[in-house]
Amino acid sequence: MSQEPIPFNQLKSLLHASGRRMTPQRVLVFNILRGSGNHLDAKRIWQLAREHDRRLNLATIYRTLAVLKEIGLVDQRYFARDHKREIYELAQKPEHYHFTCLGCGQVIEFETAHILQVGRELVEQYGLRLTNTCVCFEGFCVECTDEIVMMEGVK
Amino acid sequence: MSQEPIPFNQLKSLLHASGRRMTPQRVLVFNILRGSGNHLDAKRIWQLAREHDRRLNLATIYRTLAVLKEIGLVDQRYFARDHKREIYELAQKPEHYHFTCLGCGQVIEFETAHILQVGRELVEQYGLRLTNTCVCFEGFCVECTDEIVMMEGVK
DNA sequence: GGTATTATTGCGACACATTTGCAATAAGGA
DNA sequence: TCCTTATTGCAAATGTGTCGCAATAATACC
Repeated sequence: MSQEPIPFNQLKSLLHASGRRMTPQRVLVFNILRGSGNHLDAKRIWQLAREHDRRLNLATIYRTLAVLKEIGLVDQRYFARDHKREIYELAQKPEHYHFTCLGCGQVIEFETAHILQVGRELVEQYGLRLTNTCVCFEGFCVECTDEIVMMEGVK
Repeated sequence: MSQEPIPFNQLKSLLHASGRRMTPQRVLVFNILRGSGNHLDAKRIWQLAREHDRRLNLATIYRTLAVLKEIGLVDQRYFARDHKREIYELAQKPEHYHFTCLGCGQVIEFETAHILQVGRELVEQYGLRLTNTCVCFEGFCVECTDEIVMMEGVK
């Protein structure tokens, strides 16, 4: 029962610390991101949220996500598949990146030190101040690659 | 006068090789990308193109860019500033990446081997087949960083 | 060079994610 | 409990990019 009060209080204190209010809508969206897997877009979050609150408006989802992003609880990404749709996930270390399979659509997370290294180069070699990095990859996962090879064999 | 017939003929042969036609609109868009700097979005290309052909339609720009991308003459990117807008530039080696300054808006190109290295890791360690990579950085350039520091000193 | 075929264009309408203005509502400090 | 004002729901607006279709024009063929 007292398994996860930390993130909840964290949400409350971060909201209040920035002069914002804790609302049922914000709690709901936050909990959806914590519970229902990751990598959700606004509309999907809206669908899930409406199961608890039928009145909840999509605009509120967007505004809530913007707030959660601003207080650092949520990261907003773009996946290779289509860059016009924003994807949200809980902000969590460790730093990781995403690969989207064009065959089955699955998103594979992986870690690498190389991206941070690029950031370091930008700072050290060019004197730039880096505030944000967007990296994503797309291609075919092992299974889908095999499938393609098989189909080509059939031809 | 006969300074640059190569890319022009290249355009023609690549179009014809793929069963497409050479049209004034396509030549115009291609020349704009070759001449008027790089990193243009569709609307900007349209504005520049209309100075030569007032009838030219934005939809034609999009279709032309898709064709140029398909035959490999143009790369389509996303810059950190906003991922909803497609940016186009001539396809050209060497491989390079982009940093957008949030202060002055300038885009700085740079090279690094680390991104290709990540691609190699994906292939070797995870068995993934990589077809596309999107990488972009944002932050503040040297000048804008200095300016911010100065302003904070004033406070 | 003239003609037929069909890729391409211009145009308007559409699609879709995200944003915004505004009046009504509800957090939360006093 | 009341007051202030941040937040919400709603509808309308934005902004890029796409699509269907009839008119046009580039190319292949004679």
